[in-house]
Amino acid sequence: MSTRSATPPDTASRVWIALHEFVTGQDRRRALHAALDLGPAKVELLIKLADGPMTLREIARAVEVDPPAATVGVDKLEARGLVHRTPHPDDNRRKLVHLTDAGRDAAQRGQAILSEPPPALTNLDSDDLARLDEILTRLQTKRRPI
Amino acid sequence: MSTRSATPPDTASRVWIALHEFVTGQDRRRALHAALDLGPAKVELLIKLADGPMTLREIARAVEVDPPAATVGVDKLEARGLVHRTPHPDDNRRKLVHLTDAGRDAAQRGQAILSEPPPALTNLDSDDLARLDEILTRLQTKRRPI
DNA sequence: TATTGTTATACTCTATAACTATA
DNA sequence: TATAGTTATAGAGTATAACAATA
Repeated sequence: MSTRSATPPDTASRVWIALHEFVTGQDRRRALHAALDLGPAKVELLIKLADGPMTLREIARAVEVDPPAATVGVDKLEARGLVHRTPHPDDNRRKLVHLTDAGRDAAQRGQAILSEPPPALTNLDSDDLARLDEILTRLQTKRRPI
Repeated sequence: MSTRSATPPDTASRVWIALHEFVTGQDRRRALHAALDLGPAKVELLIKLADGPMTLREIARAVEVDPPAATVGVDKLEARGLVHRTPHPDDNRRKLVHLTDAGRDAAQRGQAILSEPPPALTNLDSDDLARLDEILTRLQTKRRPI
C-alpha cells in the first residue's frame, strides 16, 4: 500500500495503459474473419483443441462460456467439418471434441495470424527487444495463477 | 522476407505472444459489468465522449461499428441517462452526443477500472518498470498511425 | 444528388431454465 | 441424487437494406 498521497498516474499505471493500448490496438479480428470466416472465440477454441481433445465441460471453462453456449459453438464447428465428437472412453455421459484435419489446418492458420508480431515491435532495436523479452519472462513468473 | 529457413519463433514473435497473453489475460469485463452494468464497447464510448461531444457518425467510426449500431447503442445510453443528444450548430442533419453528469461519472469509474495496473506489473522491480516504460515510449513512436 | 440519422429486419453469440441420459 | 450434454427460449449486439430529413 502506497504511503505517498496524491501520486499522479504512477509508472505502473502509465506502463499498463500503454501496454493495453498497444495490444488492443492490434486488432486481428478482421484478418481472422477474412482468412477463416470464424470469430475470435472459435479460433481460440480451435487453437486450444490443438493440444488435445476436450470434453464440452472443459471447453466451456476454457472459453469462459456456459455449457449450452459450448454445445452450440461446437455444433457450428462440427457443421463446418472442423471438429468431431467421440464418446469418452471412461464415462458415457461425456463426449470428447477433437479437431479434424481441416480443423487442425484452420487452428494453425489462426495461430499464425495471431502470433504475427506487429511492425512496431519488429522495428524495435534488438537491444530493446531483448530487454523486453527478459522483462516479460520475469513478469510471467510474477503472475498469479488463474 | 526472411531468407533464413525454418527459423524457430524469433524474439519478436515470442515477445508479441507474451505481451498479448499478458494483456488479454487481464479481463476487466466482469469488473466493468459489476461496477457499471455496461459492456466494454459502451464504456469505451463513454470514455471517448469524455474528450468532448461527437456526432453519431464519428461515434460509429470511433467504436468501429455501423451507423445503425451507433444509433442503437446511444439510444441505450440515453435511456439510462448517461448521454444526451443536441442538434449540431452547423448542420441540422447531424446530432451531437454529450455526456451527462452521470455519464461523466460512469466514464471516470470505468477508466479507473481499466487503468488499474495488474499486480504482476506493480510487483516488478522498479528498474524493470522504468526500462519497460522507456521501451514502450519508443514503441509508440514507431507505431504507424491508424 | 449526397449525407446524416433512423427504422425494420435478421443473424450471431450467449445466458437461464428445463429436459435426457448416464453415473 | 448428481453430473454431462442438450434443447428451448430470450436477450444483447451488430449487420444490411430501406427510409426521412437536410444539405
